[in-house]
Amino acid sequence: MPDHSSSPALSTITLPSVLGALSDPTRLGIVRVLSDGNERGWGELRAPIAKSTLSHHLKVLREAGVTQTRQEGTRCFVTLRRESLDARFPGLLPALLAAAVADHVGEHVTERDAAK
Amino acid sequence: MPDHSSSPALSTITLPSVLGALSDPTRLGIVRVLSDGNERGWGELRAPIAKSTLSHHLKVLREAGVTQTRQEGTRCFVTLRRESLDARFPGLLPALLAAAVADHVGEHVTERDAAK
DNA sequence: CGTATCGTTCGTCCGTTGCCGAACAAGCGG
DNA sequence: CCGCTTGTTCGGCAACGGACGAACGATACG
Repeated sequence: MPDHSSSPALSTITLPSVLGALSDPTRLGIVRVLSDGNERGWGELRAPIAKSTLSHHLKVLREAGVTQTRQEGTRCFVTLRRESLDARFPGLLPALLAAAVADHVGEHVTERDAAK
Repeated sequence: MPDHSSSPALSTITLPSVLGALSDPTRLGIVRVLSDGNERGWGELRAPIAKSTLSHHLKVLREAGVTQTRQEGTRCFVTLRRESLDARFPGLLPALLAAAVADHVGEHVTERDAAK
């Protein structure tokens, strides 16, 4: 399971790429789920899309520096890079997250248990 | 010069459309120029693109509810809808603007005088 | 070992978007 | 009334991006 180390350094994170990553509803939804700071397993993420597509979205987020991925055996765990993002673009992530919640964007992405 | 009244109502402004509008460097640059709250004439905006393209960008911003356009005779004037945006998505615009400035995004859009 | 599981990669399809030049519509000025 | 200026619209092109299924590599497990 190659290529998981492509989390860019703080200084190489750019606004266009971050904005591009967060401009997609599904990816915004993923970030919403991760927004409490806790780690999530790949398989815990639920979205009505093919797994190859989900993998693609996770890759975009990772390469934009929005998330970080840790690998353990054959499965991997995703984390939001809150501090890094906030250091680079103060206030952006919280505002974006709040706006997403207020506007019901990304609600189609949930966790496995789906406590509803 | 038809169709200038398409500034959407506050409640119809959606995050995806706003984010989509602001995900383009040129449009972000336009918003940067307008960010002081002052009105600008169409012709005052300078960007290295064809005027039809500029018109297109202005239309996207207007329809997303990011800007407002006033028409006077044969020319029109553009304003940022700061209050509306901030009412709908608190903190989003300032954070986005600050991030754009910090990351030198949209600097290819300037004003006519180009006081440099 | 053989097989199941997990996540990535590949190739393809198709709708969207940025960009342009040309044509057009509308007010202004001689 | 004619032409100039101003901004919009149209048609077309090329690039991008999301979506999918299939195939693959890697690890876990019986």
